[in-house]
Amino acid sequence: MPVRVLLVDDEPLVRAGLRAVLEAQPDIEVVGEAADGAAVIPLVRQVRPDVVAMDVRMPLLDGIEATRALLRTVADPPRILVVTTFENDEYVYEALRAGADGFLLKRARPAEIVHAVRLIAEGESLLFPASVRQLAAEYGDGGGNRAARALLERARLTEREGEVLRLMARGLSNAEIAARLVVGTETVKSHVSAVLAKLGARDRTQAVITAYESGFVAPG
Amino acid sequence: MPVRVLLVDDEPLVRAGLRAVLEAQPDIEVVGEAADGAAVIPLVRQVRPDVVAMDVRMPLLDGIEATRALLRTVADPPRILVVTTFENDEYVYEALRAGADGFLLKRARPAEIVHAVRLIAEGESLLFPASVRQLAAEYGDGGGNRAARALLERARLTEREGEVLRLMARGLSNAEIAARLVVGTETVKSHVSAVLAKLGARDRTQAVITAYESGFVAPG
DNA sequence: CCCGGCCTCCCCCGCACGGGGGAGCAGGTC
DNA sequence: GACCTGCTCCCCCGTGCGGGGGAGGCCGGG
Repeated sequence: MPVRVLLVDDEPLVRAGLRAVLEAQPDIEVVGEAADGAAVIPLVRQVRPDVVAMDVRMPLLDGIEATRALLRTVADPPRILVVTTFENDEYVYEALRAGADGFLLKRARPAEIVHAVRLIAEGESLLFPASVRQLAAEYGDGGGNRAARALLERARLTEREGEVLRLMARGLSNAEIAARLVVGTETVKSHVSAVLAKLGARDRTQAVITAYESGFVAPG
Repeated sequence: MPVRVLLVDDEPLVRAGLRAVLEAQPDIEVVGEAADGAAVIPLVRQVRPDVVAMDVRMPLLDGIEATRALLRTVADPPRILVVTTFENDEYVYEALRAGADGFLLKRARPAEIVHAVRLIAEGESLLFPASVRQLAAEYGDGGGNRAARALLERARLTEREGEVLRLMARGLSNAEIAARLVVGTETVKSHVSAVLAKLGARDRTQAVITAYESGFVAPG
């Protein structure tokens, strides 16, 4: 169900950045990384991404050639989001002509990047960065607690249950949570049980792990 | 005690990448970010970083001018690590002449980046990328479980205790851990108790939280 | 109006968890 | 030899945790 993304860029730093930005979203999953265009095709066959975030300028095989090769040789190819540093990069237009579905500037804000991936995954095209900014502006916040809200919605946690999960993820016992929320411990137990059931967790430790893994709470 | 790092780069993606790579280390802390050279000086005064990781090519005020300004106007200035895309960038040598302490290629592997920051923080200089690679080669692995080792050393967890903590952080019960490690449940309980004591955790949930917060295990 | 969701609280019950001991054994160090 | 550390396993014991029920009050929508 989550959007599966493959990152292709020769700079590990850019890959790490994209990964950090995208993995913070519970509905986006980074399923692989490649450092150059040549490695893309076998990797796509293997991990079957929905979206490939591809740099244009790469050694061995650049983004344009990789895009062409991908669309030519892979059945049911993923959608391709071209990533570039420069606003007016003739390479980008080459890539788009080769079949890429949109492009994204590396200096885009995280919320824009996330939005671009989601849109591309949904079949939309992003041919002009202006449209990216415009659409991303709808979100307003920097993506801070969007992940949290998404988890609430996906697991259909109620507000109270989300509150309890957050306190669990800070290491509080049921009694401490009860004191904090000014309710009885039995009430907390009810909420905790509901959280465990909805998250498919066996105990509070597993629930907290899920909270971290989903980005519902973030380390640091 | 941790190395305090300020990130200066016009691309949010690169900042996010550096942050992801550096924050994974328990002894490195990213204390701030700036998008251009003009914002650096007040920020340095405010957050007092040990190291500034600075892009050379930036709008408004580039890395060279920012370096000069920093060394000229700030008392007890931080050490400056210049970050660049290109191997032979005359701007870099300008920056080094301006007083920067070393430079780093953006395409460096995470382990190299981390190592560069540590060395710079210790007062070493990194003037040639070859030396970076050479020194980084000592580490061997890609930086993957270095954070884990650091936690082991800091909390003085034994190897076995670290193994148990890792399994706890995957949601396993004592019995499941015992089965996995092919030992008795009583043995696991001993290790778990030792882990809790050394981490200052009251229960396994708090221990797992510490594991996530310290980077001993990473989400995703 | 009544239904359903949410929050609140209650009961009983079993067990895994964690604390506090102790102990044997291998591997090193002094 | 004595000594320490790490790994292994054992005992007892209290309790916090989680499962399975049930129940009342509140509110908003059909």
